[in-house]
Order: sequence, then structure tokens, then C-alpha cells
Amino acid sequence: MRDLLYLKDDQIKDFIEQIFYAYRETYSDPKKILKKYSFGTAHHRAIHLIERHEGLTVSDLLNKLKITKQSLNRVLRDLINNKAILLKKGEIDSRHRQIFLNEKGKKLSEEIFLEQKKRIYNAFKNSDSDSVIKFKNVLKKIINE
Amino acid sequence: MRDLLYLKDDQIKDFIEQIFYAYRETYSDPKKILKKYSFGTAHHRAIHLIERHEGLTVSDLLNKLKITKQSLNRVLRDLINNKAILLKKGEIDSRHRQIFLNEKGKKLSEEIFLEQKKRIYNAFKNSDSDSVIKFKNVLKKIINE
DNA sequence: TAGATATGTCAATATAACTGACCCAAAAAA
DNA sequence: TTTTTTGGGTCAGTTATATTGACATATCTA
Repeated sequence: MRDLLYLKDDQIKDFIEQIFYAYRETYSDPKKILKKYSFGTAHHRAIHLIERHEGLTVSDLLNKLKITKQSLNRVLRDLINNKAILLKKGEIDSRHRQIFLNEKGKKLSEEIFLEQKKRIYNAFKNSDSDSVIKFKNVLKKIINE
Repeated sequence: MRDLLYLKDDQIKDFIEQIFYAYRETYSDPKKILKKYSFGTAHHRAIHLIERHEGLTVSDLLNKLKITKQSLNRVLRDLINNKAILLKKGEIDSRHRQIFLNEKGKKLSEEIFLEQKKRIYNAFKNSDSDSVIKFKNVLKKIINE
């Protein structure tokens, strides 16, 4: 069991390296588009999560990004000033602020996605469905411990 | 073909999000150890690549990291001052500098790895070997396109 | 010898994060 | 109802990592 090739240290090191490359490449694809809006990767990550979880609160976003509220605040301020997002008071608990994309934000989000999609789409298109499903499962296990 | 679940936009967006989490978590595990040596993630990445490719040149490292030589220089200077690495003139072409870990660097590298290993090892241990192999193949495809 | 290449360095700037100290409004608990 | 906690916002200063641009030096190649 223990001498399975992929459990050897060198193999695990390779995976650690490849996870870095996969992240870097995936998130550098849309940089030109972001620059057009004077945004950076921090804005990108926020936009992504807001699009995936419309109406999430500021603290939801903080928990996903795992940065300080001071850091997030700069990003949200930029996005609000640029009219990419809007904040609404929570209906149940009005201390909460729920975050939504507006039209401009949706357009930006779509532009970003189209750039990132190419890489992933092509990788999956050239893989069989079993591979993709197993890729997903392993990825999930890496995240959850 | 085109209506395969994992080729749908929402699924691809999930993958993009998960690649971010996988990277972030994997690379935040050894932060305490790095802090002990007053190093950051930039030093971590350099150390990792030097360990994996002993004797690589400065330009090899630049090509892997994809940062500017000015950025790398700070990192290498810190590592040299800390006696974690050493540079040797290239034997064939003495303009080259080949980078090696010395004892301290090897120890640090090992400490870092032990922290990162846990996450990957556990994920793989709880997966079948076919899943891990397919994970690797898809990851590779994402990097190369 | 003339250029190209590999590396190193100075200076200024940008981006994204951090810590710490506060503040206000609203909800929950006492 | 008063007090405490929570969610969010902000000011100020700092750190880490990266950038652009300019220039210097040694070495290799044509």
C-alpha cells in the first residue's frame, strides 16, 4: 500500500508543484481584461465568488476569501465605485450587507470567465468523463483536509 | 457531447473556484515554519523548485516562477544570506549560476514538505489509485493549455 | 573584436495583504 | 430595558511580493 508510486514523496512534491502551476495559469489568463477595468486578481476573486453566490454577505465573502475585512474593504470599495456591484441591507438582519453584481459586474464576470474557460474546457474536452469526475473528487479531498 | 454536465459553465466555474482553494490551502499549510525562518511564500516557491531541480540556473528558475529577475533577486539574496542556498558558477558556461540547497536549506525544505504532504497524502490515501492517476492527467492538461 | 547572453543591482512604484485601533447600528442576551 | 455581541466600515501604518526601467559586468559566440 505504502509503496504506491503516487504516495512517494517525490510524486507528492510534483503534485504540489503542479497545483501551483494550475492555479497560476488559470488565474493569469484574464489579466488583460481586468487591466481594462483597472482591477487586479483580488477583484477577480471577489467578482467570481459574488457571481457564484449572489446575495452573499460581507462575512460570507470574508470566510471564502480568508482575508481581513480591511483588505476586502478596499476591493469592495473599488467594485462599488466602478458600479460593478451593489450592496443591499439584509432583509432579515439589517446589519448584514448582501452583495450583488449589477449589469456592469455581470458583463465583466462573463468576460473574465470566457478567458478562464478556454483552459479548463480544453483540458476536459481532451479527457474522458471518468477522468474529470475523478479529478473533481480528488480536488475536493485536497481542499477538505 | 456538449451537454456533458462537467462541460457546463457552472461546473467549470466550480472547478476554477476549487483550483483556487486547493492552491491556497496547500500553500498556506507551511506558513508557520516559513515565519520561523522569516521567509514568505516567494521563498517557499523558490526553495521548492530548487529542491526539485538541484543545480538549476537562475534563468531556469525565472522561467518556472515567471517573475522578473529583480523580484527573484530579493528572494535569492534572502536565501543566500540565510545560508539556505548557495550559487556555483556553471562549469560549461561560467555566466550561469547553478543553485543548490545547502544543509540548512535541505532541512527547511523538508520541514515545509512535511506540512504540505499531510494534505495531499491524506487526499490520495482516501482515493483509489485510478483516481489519483486521472487527477494527475487532468491537472497536466490544465497546465499545458 | 563586436555583439549577445546571463546575471546582478539601483530606484521608484503598484498591488494585495497585514495589524491595531476605533466607530456605528442593529440584534441578541441579560 | 439596559448591556453585550455581532456585522460592517474606516483610518493609519506596515509588510510582502511583484512590477518597470535603467544600467553594470562578466562571459560566451560569431
